[in-house]
Amino acid sequence: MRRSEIRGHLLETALRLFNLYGYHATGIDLIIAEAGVAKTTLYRHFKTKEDLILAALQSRDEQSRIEMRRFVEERTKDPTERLLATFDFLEGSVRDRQFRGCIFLSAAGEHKEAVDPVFQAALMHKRLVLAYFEELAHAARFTEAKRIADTINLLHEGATAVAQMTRSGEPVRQSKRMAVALLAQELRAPPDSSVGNVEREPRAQLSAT
Amino acid sequence: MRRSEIRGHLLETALRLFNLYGYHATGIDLIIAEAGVAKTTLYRHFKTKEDLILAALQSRDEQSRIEMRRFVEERTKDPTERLLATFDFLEGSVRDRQFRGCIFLSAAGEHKEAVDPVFQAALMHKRLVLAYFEELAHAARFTEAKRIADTINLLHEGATAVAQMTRSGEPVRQSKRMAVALLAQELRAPPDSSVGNVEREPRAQLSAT
DNA sequence: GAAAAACGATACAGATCGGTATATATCAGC
DNA sequence: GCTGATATATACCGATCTGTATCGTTTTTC
Repeated sequence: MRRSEIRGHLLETALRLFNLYGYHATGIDLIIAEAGVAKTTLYRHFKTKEDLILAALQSRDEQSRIEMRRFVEERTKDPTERLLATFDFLEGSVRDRQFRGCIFLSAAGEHKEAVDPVFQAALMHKRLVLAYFEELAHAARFTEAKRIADTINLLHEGATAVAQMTRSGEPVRQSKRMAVALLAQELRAPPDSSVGNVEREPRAQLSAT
Repeated sequence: MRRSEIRGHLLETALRLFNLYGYHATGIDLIIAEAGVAKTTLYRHFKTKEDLILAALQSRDEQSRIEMRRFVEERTKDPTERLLATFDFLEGSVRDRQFRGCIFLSAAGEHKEAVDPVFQAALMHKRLVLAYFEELAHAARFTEAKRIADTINLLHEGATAVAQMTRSGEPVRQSKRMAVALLAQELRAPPDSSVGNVEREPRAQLSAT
């Protein structure tokens, strides 16, 4: 292996192990053994284990968002369809044999204090993904792009969490169906369409206290 | 403290610390220090740390499901409204200053192998909660109670995951609004209502590939 | 091709981990 | 009130943790 590749190889190895065993349970010794690298080498590239975690998360953050963008953009040009295509991308991740839940949510789950740099890094990833949803919702000309994005995000997170336990792609497909219904509903009756409109068919009696 | 209370006190202390710092990061020494108990005492009640974790999860599982049932049943007698009331119960948990995400999902996130007893315990909790949703959906006479329950569950999990990062109750309220819309839709147009019906208003053009 | 930098291997430091051993004190039940 | 069970306090075990130090070797760079 060329020396210029060592850093990236360490990040890949660390990410694989963090995903499989978690952050605290994955020791430095295991990482260097799996990477086939000396301990001094690892500590030349990363000052501490936390630094390694942060670099790994940042690397995966960029990589996964780039992959999602590419996947979605190759699938269709229609922004609304692109919002739905994000679920297909997610399903690909979830169906991976190595899927063990969202590594960012897990990272936040092992570093729970809001000021912890690892928590912050995970939070940043979630914000950037949400921003992408909002960008798509905006391009799709939804009047409430932020709300649409929040909803898509909620469905993504729900599907990922359920899939972490059930180890199945089905939750993702189900949340996509919900997204389909939601977006269809929004296209049919945008939230500002009642301005100057007659009353629509009354909703079923359900209090939303 | 009476000796008969020690075990319960240890479980409470352990749960509080697991929730705040995670399972691996919470050491035995911290637990006994916070509980004000000798190490030998802890190990008289629990064979290993894993045993303590399992007992803590099982305790919280029963307690939280009992609390949810009571909360929901005191709120309303209508089963559909009860499905919605589960979100209000969830919002109470999430708005707690000590909320750090679902302790069962976190437990699964730190014990990822499907055969790990801790993972199994977390999975069991999720199944039991889902079964309760299904029970409510069944009582509400939804024709596809299982699907309704899955959907409610998806919304719960999504709201919890998002709230773990944003530390806000808003995701729960948003997912409740989605649940309201969903259940209203199901009441208005149950999935088998098209049998012998004329075509309904065509859906907006959205492929659900 | 020489100097500088990065590598591997190993040993080790100091702290912390889960868990045990021992000896003494306290409580509960008959 | 005696007895057995359970508590406390403390010391300790071996393993493992993150991180460093040493040193000989390889690779990059000028």
